[in-house]
Parts: sequence; structure tokens; C-alpha cells
Amino acid sequence: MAQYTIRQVAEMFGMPTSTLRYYEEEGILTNVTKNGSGQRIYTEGHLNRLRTICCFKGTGMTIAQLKAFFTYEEDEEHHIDDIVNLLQERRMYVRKQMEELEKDYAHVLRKLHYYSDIRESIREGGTRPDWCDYRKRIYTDQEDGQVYVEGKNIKKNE
Amino acid sequence: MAQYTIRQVAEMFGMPTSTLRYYEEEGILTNVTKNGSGQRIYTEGHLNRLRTICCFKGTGMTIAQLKAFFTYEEDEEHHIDDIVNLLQERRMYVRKQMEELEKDYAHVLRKLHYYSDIRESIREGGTRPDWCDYRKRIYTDQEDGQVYVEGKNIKKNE
DNA sequence: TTAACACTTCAAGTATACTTGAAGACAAGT
DNA sequence: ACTTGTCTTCAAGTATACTTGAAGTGTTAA
Repeated sequence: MAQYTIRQVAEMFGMPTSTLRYYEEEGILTNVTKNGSGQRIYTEGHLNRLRTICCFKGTGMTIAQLKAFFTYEEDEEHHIDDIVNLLQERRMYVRKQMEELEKDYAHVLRKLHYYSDIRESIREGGTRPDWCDYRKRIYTDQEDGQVYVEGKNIKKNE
Repeated sequence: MAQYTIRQVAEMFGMPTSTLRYYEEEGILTNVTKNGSGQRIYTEGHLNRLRTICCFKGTGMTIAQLKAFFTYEEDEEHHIDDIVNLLQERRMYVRKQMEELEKDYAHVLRKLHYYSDIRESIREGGTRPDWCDYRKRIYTDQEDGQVYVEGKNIKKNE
């Protein structure tokens, strides 16, 4: 089975080696073996665990919650309800997060367009934009990074 | 103009009064006046500022970045490029966040279905699910909270 | 008048998630 | 043998964002 040093794993996950030791100490990265001279050896299983850690952390889970989850997993049969509950709660939490992020993104886009237009009015002269006109506008951000305006038929150049 | 006490504002935004004082001290909630007996008076402008703070914080901005932004806003003409740059960076950051959140959500859904099926197999008996079968499945979460499965019979190594 | 209550300041404390530093072990290269 | 480099442990330090506690002021209600 493939083996990895702490440096290699840290490299793969874009984190310092200290974080890997920290996760181990916190009990969320378990069963790390050591070679003859005491150095850590990681295997595929650890990489999978780390992927799960990164995923869950990305959804706002704390180390304590991760620990609870992995502890439940160790005694799956007995804690199956705890596991399902935890994941269900997480699902709802992430959905709420996504909704709020979308709202916040819309706000950022409005602000961005407002200030872009202000910049234009400073450079080119012309009427200074009024925030009131932007408050209710909807900007749709496409895959290509282009931004289109809805709600007011103002066509942007650029 | 409508006025609000610290308690009312805290209530509106679902935060303790201490946070409002903290934001003021950090210089991101500015121009808060006091009444005759030294108590804070908030107006509509402060509520708008707080809405912006909550939005930007929701996108992962730190207090320091918020401070920078509002400082730039005070001298808009001179810092218009800084403002636009900051907002553009924020736009990209949030888009990346949304992408990752979606991936993490998919992972949570897969895990949730895996363990739900395990629970079922424990209760009802039957074949114990294998994580390998879930790793590449796509679960689509509908508005109603129902989750539908796609690619249930997909071939691996596609 | 006295108690309750809501506010004030300011300093210190807390929670989370790491990060850093000191001191030492071990393997390879010169 | 010595130096370099990478690892080890363990304790202490850091960053961010608040939160809490002590001590005091001012307004209202009995």
C-alpha cells in the first residue's frame, strides 16, 4: 500500500505539517503509525480522512464536531442515529449558508457596479450614480465572469 | 429621523450590545452619537452600515478588511480604485466559496445517504451499503427538501 | 428614598484553530 | 567525524472576534 511522509501529505493538502500533527493530537486524524525512527507514515486511508475533514471544515464544522462525528463512526452500529442526525443538521446548515452567500454575493455585485460606475463618472465625467438606483438591481453573474444587469435596461459597454 | 437604542439595534440584528460597542471601537461602525446622559443613539444610516457589515462578514471579510473598505469610502474620490479592487477581489472570493460549498454539500449528501441506507440495513436487515457505490453518486437537492438520486446504476471508471 | 434597570467605560478574559520555538533524534552526504 | 536536513515532542504563543466583569452614572417606578 502507498505510503506518504508528513511533508508529502502536507504538500498534497496545502497545509503545514504542524496542522497534521495538530489534527492527530485533537483525535480527528487517527491511527497514524510511525516508522523505526519515530516518523509518521500516512496511507490512503489518512488521505480520505483528510478529504472528509477538509470538506466538513469547509461547511463550518468545528474540530469538536468533527471529533464527535469520527468517534460515532468508530462505533457505527451504536451511533447510527447520531451520525444521520449530525449529517442532516449539516445539510440544513449548508443549505442556509448557500442561501446567505448568494444574498451576500448579490450585495457585493451591486456595490461593485455602483462603485465601478462612480469610477467611470469620475474619469469620464457625467452624472454621479445614486446608490438608490442600485439597491434593488439584480446582477447575474455568468460562468464566463461577465455580469449582466436585470431590472433596469442599462447596457454597459466594456 | 428615526432613532434607536443600542438594545433595539442589537435586537434587530440578533447580536449582543457588546458587539455593537466593539464594532464602534474597531472603527467600522462610525459616527454614533450620544444623548444627554451618554447613551448611544443609532439612526437609519447605522442600520445600513450594519447591514453592509453583516453582508461582508458573511463573505468572509475580516474586521480589518471592513475597516479598510469603510475608510476608503470616506475618501471615495481618492480611493475609488482601492474600493473597486477590494470589491472585485471579494466577488472572486465569494464565487470560489460558492463552488467549494457546493462540492462540500454534495459530499455531505453522499455521506447522509450512505448512512441513511446503513441505518435502514440495520433496522430492516439486508445488504450493508458499500461506500464505493456512493462516492460518485450525484444527489440533487430540490426546493422542497426532497433528495433525488441520479446515476444509481452508473458504471465506475467513466 | 430606595430599588431596579439600562446604560456607560475600560481592562481582562475566552474560544477556536492553529503556529512557533526549543531541544533533541536520526539518516545521508562530504 | 561533522554538517545538513527532516523529522520528533511539548509547551507556549498568536490571531481573530468577540465576551465578561467591575465599577459607576442616570432615569424611572413604588
